[in-house]
Amino acid sequence: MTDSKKVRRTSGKRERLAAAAAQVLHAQGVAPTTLADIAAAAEVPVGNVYYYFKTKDELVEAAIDAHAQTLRGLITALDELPTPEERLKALLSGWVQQRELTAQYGCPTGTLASELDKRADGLDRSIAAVMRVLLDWAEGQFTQLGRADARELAVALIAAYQGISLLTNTFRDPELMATEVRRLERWIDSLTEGPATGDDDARE
Amino acid sequence: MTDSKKVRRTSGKRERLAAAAAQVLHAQGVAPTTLADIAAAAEVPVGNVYYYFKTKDELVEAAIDAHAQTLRGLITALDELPTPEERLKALLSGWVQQRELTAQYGCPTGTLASELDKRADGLDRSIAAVMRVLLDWAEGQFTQLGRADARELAVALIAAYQGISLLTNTFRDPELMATEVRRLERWIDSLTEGPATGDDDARE
Amino acid sequence: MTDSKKVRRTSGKRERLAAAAAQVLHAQGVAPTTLADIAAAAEVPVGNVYYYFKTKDELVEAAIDAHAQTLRGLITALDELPTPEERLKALLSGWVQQRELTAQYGCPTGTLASELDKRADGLDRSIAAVMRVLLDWAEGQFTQLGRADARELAVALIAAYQGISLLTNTFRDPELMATEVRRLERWIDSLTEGPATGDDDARE
Amino acid sequence: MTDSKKVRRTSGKRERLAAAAAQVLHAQGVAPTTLADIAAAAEVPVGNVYYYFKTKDELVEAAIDAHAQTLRGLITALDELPTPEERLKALLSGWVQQRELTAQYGCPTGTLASELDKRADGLDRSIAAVMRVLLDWAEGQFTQLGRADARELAVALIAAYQGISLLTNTFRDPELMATEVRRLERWIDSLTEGPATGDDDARE
DNA sequence: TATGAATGAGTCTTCATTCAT
DNA sequence: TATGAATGAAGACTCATTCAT
Repeated sequence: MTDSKKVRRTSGKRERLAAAAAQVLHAQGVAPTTLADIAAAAEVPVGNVYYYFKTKDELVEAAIDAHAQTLRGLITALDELPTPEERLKALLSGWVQQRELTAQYGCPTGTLASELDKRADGLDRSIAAVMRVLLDWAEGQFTQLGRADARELAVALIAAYQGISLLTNTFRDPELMATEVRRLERWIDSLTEGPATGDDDARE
Repeated sequence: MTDSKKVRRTSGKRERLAAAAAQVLHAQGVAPTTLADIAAAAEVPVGNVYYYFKTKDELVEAAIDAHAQTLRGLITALDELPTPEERLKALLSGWVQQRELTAQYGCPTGTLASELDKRADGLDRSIAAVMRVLLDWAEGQFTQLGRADARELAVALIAAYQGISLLTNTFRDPELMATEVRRLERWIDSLTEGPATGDDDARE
Repeated sequence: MTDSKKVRRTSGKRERLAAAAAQVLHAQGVAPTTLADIAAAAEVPVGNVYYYFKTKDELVEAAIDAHAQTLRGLITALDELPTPEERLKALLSGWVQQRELTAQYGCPTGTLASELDKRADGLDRSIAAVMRVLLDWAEGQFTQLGRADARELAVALIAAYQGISLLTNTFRDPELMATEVRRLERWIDSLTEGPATGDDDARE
Repeated sequence: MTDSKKVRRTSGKRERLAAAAAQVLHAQGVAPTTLADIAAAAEVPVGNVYYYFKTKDELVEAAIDAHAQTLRGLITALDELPTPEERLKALLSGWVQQRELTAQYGCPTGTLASELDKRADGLDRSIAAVMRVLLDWAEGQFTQLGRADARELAVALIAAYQGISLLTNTFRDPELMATEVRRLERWIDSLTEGPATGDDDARE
């Protein structure tokens, strides 16, 4: 009884739809994606989608949440590592590992942000919140590295990632990501090396 | 005849449509923009649009061309400057000047690329070509600075711009652009200061 | 068994649904009302509705029956009164008392009739039957008043009520009902006053 | 040229649609009528309807306007007659002539009002305005008959019409209209006969 | 060239009804 | 009996594209 109830609850069609939405919206973009596309990907009849989500926008919101969830999982995993350097390096490493997917569809958060930023219906704020989570986490790492300009560095790092994701996608060249990440690794090293010197930025 | 042709040509409706397309597509995105939107912005009757452009995609292409044109103009202007440092700095300065617009709609090339990259109909290649022009030009500057890793640096620079444009847009905060550009200026300075070393990255 | 049956029967979900249907259909109209609306009003899960009513139309039928029931109750109460004049006056008085509700939603029977008359699925006959009950009762009263034209007078009276209900509703003005009812009272008085005089109708 | 332009303008598809809407909405009711129904009745492709009317509600509004137009035409014709008595009698006569149609679908204005009164989107106000035109005209006639209670009489007259239309429709019996109208004629006669007395209402 | 009008395929959304448990 | 979930057939509305003039 309780079991069947649990099963039902865990049947997770809602989750399946959200996951499908996240995947399809990443691959095709928000506007060109039809509800039928998402329903098909989730193997759910179109009409049934509306039992779980009242509008297409709610599904998009769910997809954003799914990305947020993924991000939180990533951050949790990173936080297992002992030092901020290692954590940042692990983040970079993840980017490289995803380079093929990025070459195909770009960064899920970034492309979503790019498209939704043109709207003013709340979805733009939702994706911004996701982006901010990553930004805040990065800032935390730089702070732990003793940098007073942690926010600025975090912005630079995430911007670098978003930008190289875009170029990687635009030129369909995963190696762009690999090369840029190597550069970013050296940059992070440079921040932690020398005693007071640290940042090339601080050199002046 | 040639005269009337010239008159027609200079009636410039085609150009007006392309310019309107460039503007509206930047502001609203490709998919959500209707032909009627563009026609209205250009003050041209909808039916008439098809005399100049056979399909919506052709209009998008024209908008891309318009952006390319703008970019070529920018590059031509930059090339007037005597040194690569100055040219790069002037480029950065332009980015800062546009920060309000960027906060509203993002980088025209970048957002277009982000949206079109999901398609495989040729438009994705067109926008990539525009991006490449900028990249090549930046590479040229770094080469003139004597950098062997000019391509990599160019990619890093343009990625930084695309990324910060995205964040500026996502957070609707023009100051993100200003701060990041200051950082990039210091970075460029650092590349030209030291004797043969040049790159902070190369320091290891 | 009979007991549990009784219990079930007296659980009164069916009645609750019929009552909710009567109320909601009066307030919103038949076509715009969804089964979910009625189920919600009755605090019954949607799926469960179909245990009691095979189709939406059956629920509408039940709502009509509920109105018929109410009408029969009214008539029973009126019939307690000693004279036809008093009974008719009491009927009018009831109309005035309901004028606020009428201003909001019109006469329950009338609006239902108006909407269902456009259909030919039996529901139109059901609501006609309800209307006929009232008409027959009124005819009875006029007959008791010794009027040979009782049917005609009954039709006139009920028509007057239906019409003023419609106007009261259309103009959202309960006072229209009050004024017209006063006029009808005088009219009824005139029917019973002088011997041959009374009504303009009787004049011939 | 001007001719073809005129033809186009007078092609009157908009009018055809409005007329079709008026007819079909009268026959079927607002909610159950689909745009396709109206389009078919007007012999216009469905998609084309939206060139003339942005929403279904606008079409309903147009249908209301069409009824208003008809009403204005009727009033204009009535006003040709020399005396208020004749004008009112002519109005009644028109009702009788339409009794078959009324038996089928009810009064166009009344059924529309009944259905739209349940909504609060402006359409309810539109149909109320139409009803008011008729009411005001009737009031004018009674005023010309020297009645101080002209408004009340007008309300009574129109209510009587709306009510008998409803009953005529409900019982599918055109004779109800004929009989009631005869009664109303006698009533009007009674208002104008006697010296100052006239009305049964005024008798008290 | 210019333009209002026409067309139809496609998309979101609703809802009565059914089903599995 | 009870109920959450499922289903599919509409229906309103949009829009790129075409047509007639």
